[in-house]
Order: sequence, then structure tokens, then C-alpha cells
Amino acid sequence: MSNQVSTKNRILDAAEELFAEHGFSETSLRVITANAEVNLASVNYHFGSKKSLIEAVFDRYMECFTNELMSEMVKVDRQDQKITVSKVLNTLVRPLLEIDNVRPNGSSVFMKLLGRAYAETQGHIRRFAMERYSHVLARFTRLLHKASPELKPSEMFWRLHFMLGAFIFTLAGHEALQEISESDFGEVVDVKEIIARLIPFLSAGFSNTDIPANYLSAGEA
Amino acid sequence: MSNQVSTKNRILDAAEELFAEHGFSETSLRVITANAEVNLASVNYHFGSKKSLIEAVFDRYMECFTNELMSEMVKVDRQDQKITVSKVLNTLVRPLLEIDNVRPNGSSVFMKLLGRAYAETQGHIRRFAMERYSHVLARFTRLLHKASPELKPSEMFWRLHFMLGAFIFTLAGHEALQEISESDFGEVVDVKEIIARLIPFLSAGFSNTDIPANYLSAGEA
DNA sequence: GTATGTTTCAAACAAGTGTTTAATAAATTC
DNA sequence: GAATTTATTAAACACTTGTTTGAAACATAC
Repeated sequence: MSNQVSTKNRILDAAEELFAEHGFSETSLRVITANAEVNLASVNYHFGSKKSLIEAVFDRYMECFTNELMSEMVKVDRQDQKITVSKVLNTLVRPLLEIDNVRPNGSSVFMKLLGRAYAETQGHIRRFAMERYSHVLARFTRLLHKASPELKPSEMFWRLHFMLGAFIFTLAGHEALQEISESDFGEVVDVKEIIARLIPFLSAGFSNTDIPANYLSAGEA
Repeated sequence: MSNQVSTKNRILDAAEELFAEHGFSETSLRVITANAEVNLASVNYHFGSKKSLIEAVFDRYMECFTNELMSEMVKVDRQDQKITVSKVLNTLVRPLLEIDNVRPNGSSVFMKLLGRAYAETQGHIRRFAMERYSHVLARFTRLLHKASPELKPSEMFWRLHFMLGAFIFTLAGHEALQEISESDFGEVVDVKEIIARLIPFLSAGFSNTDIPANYLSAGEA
């Protein structure tokens, strides 16, 4: 029993790193099992299929992340001060950086996985994630509404996905951007600093009022 | 001679559609050549390898797009009024929508390809594109600097990539988002409308002043 | 009309893919 | 401690992948 868990985790550990680095379909079960130092057949034994393994890798992060995020959102909801967009976005930070304590480089790997999953089947996994973690997304949306009640739901939907796009895209490719930043400007920035620049950017974007009147909720226009 | 061009284009046409829909490594040469109704070997004959085919598909769009973009940027640069971030971002619109005239659904396919290429090797193609079309990016950056001279280069670099992320990510997955928009809010939006919402969002984000002082250029802080 | 260069084609190639099998080993249960 | 469930293993399976081959068809030039 103690050993079977070990095998399962060895596979997950090796898989997530390779998936993040090279993509899902570019990573074969043979290199995964070789890196994990387990038998090839054990993937199908423990996970059933490669597809299920991908989901398992994905879920291990998502569950941890969404749990932390939920408790962070509850905190913001319970406080007395006014809820701002910036505060809502900041609920993402701790849960994300927290992953580094669970797993070395965890936040980096997680964002890369997210980026790949997002682009992989262009929308299918996006939908899947939006359904599987719909309660988290709903809560996040509700918080955003409290911060910007003047926005009508459809407009908020679009702005939410603009933010998601910038967030995931930037952090998924943060390593390349960090390299450029260092070579071109001599600035060494870590993930935390990237987020520190990203959040004001997104807050301002989300809160912008430079829009056609019909994008506001009824009565506000 | 007239036939070899036709074969080449049939391959490119079939390939770009399949690449956009299913991804690069998920699309085999056999389904490409089947859709194009040409012989399997003709891909290697005309393009050398699958990798070169991918680049050819990508370049056919990029060249058309960047040419239009350059002339659009020259226009903005030549006008007398003040250059705003919004104006700079709007230089992207016509070149993008123009593609629909060259090829049905062209802008949609192009953005999907961009999204895939961006995520595929996480940064490698990003770097490749930034080098191959560095003159375009440099011109775009120069325009942005004219619009926001108070931003120091490194801060502009980050904000530029925040915008790129939101832009490419949103438009690459626009179909899924459009479906949700229709089913959840009953709103049918086209690419043009998405961009119309995106640009004010990005302008506000890019122009935000809610940042630590050390992110501004020397003397401004 | 022969010769030259270009393009198409069916077939085969070598390598890699996820998955399954049946035998062995290990752990757990009664 | 024998019986039974659970885990590991090497091997094979059936299939797909990108690429190459060599002959045939076509076009062009002299």
C-alpha cells in the first residue's frame, strides 16, 4: 500500500514536469515512466489511460489551488472595507505562491500546465474547467460584481476573460519573458513581481469606463 | 508549373484549417493530404518536412498581417493629433479584419494559429516571432512610447506582453467565448465587437498610474 | 522526337505511439 | 500460513507517425 502510492506519485511528479515543459501530446508514456523509474504498464494500471493521467496531473494542482482561493475569497467577503477589483485579484496571489511550498517551482509548473491546457483543445478544457470548478468561478464572479456593480453581467464576462487571458498567458510564458527582461533591461524579476505589475494593469482595465453606454447595466447608462 | 502551385496551396489551405482546429502535432500529414486531395509524399516534396510546412502556414499569414500593420502604424505616426494608446492598439484592427477578405474566416484562423504557436513550445516561437518580425515589434513599441513617454522601457515591456496575452488568448479562443456569451446572455458578438471591448480594456490597463514609483522612468518618480 | 527537368504516385521504411497480456512478486486478509 | 487481492514486470500487440524510394506521368527545351 505504501509502495503503490509511491508509484502513483512518482508518475504524477515526472508527468507534470514533462507536460509543463514539452506539452501533453509531445510527451510519451515511455519517457514519463523512464523518468519516474517505473514500469511502462503502471500508468495504465494506476490511471487507466494517458488522458486520465493528464486530468490527474491537472487536478492535483487545481484542487489545492481552488481550495486556497476559496478561503481567500471568503476572507475578502467577510471584511468590512469596500471590495475593490484589486482586492479581488489579489485573492489569486497567495494560493498561487503557496504552491511553491508544496512543491518546488510549483507555481511555475502550475501556470505552464494551465497555459497548455487552455490552448490544447482551444476551449474544450476551458469549458471543462469552468464546469468542474464552476462554484469557484461563480464565487469569483460574485466578488467582482460587488466591486463593480455597475457592469452588466455580459460585459463582466468579457472583462473577466480578458483578465484570465493576460494572467494565464503571461505566467505560462513567464520564463521566456524573465530572460528577455534580464538580457534587455538587466532586471531580474520573479513571479511575485510580475504579478505585482499585472494586477494594477488588470484592475485598471477592468475598471475602465471608456466604453459604449450599452455595455453598462440597465439604468446606469 | 501552374499545377505545382496549386498543389502547394491546396496543402497550405488544408493544413492551416486543421492546424488551427486541432493543433500542430495533433494533425498528421495523412489527414492534411487527404483533405487537400493530394499525395502524401507531396508535402515533403514541396516543403521538405512537416516543421517547414508549419512555418510556411504561419508565415503566409504573418507576412500579410505585418505588412498591413506597418502601413497602419505609419499612418498613425504621420498624423498631427496626439498619439494615444488606444490609437496604437487600433492599428491592429484593420490588418486583422482585412484577412477575412483574403480568406474566408481568415482572421479567426490566424488568431487560433497564433494562440497555438504561442503555447506550443512555450516561448521558443515567441522568441522566433520576436526576432523574425522584430522591426514590426520595434515600430509598435516606438509608437507606444510616444503615447506613454513617462513609462520606462522595462515597464512598457511588461505591459506590452500583458496586452499581447489578453489579445491573443481571447481571440484564439473566441469561438468558445462567443458560444458562452450567446447561451448565457443571449448576446451574439462577432470578432469586431470583441475587439471593441478589448481595446478600451487594454488601453486603461496600459495607461494605469496605480504603480510603485520605481516602475516609472527616472525623473518622473 | 528525343532529352531534360519537374511533379505525382503507390508502396515501403524505420521508428514511435498507447494499450493489453499473462506471468511473477508482494502485500493483505482470514 | 494458505488463500486472495493488489502491484509490478517484460513482452507483445495493433496502429500511427514522418520520411524516403523508385518508377511513372507530365511538361519544357532543343
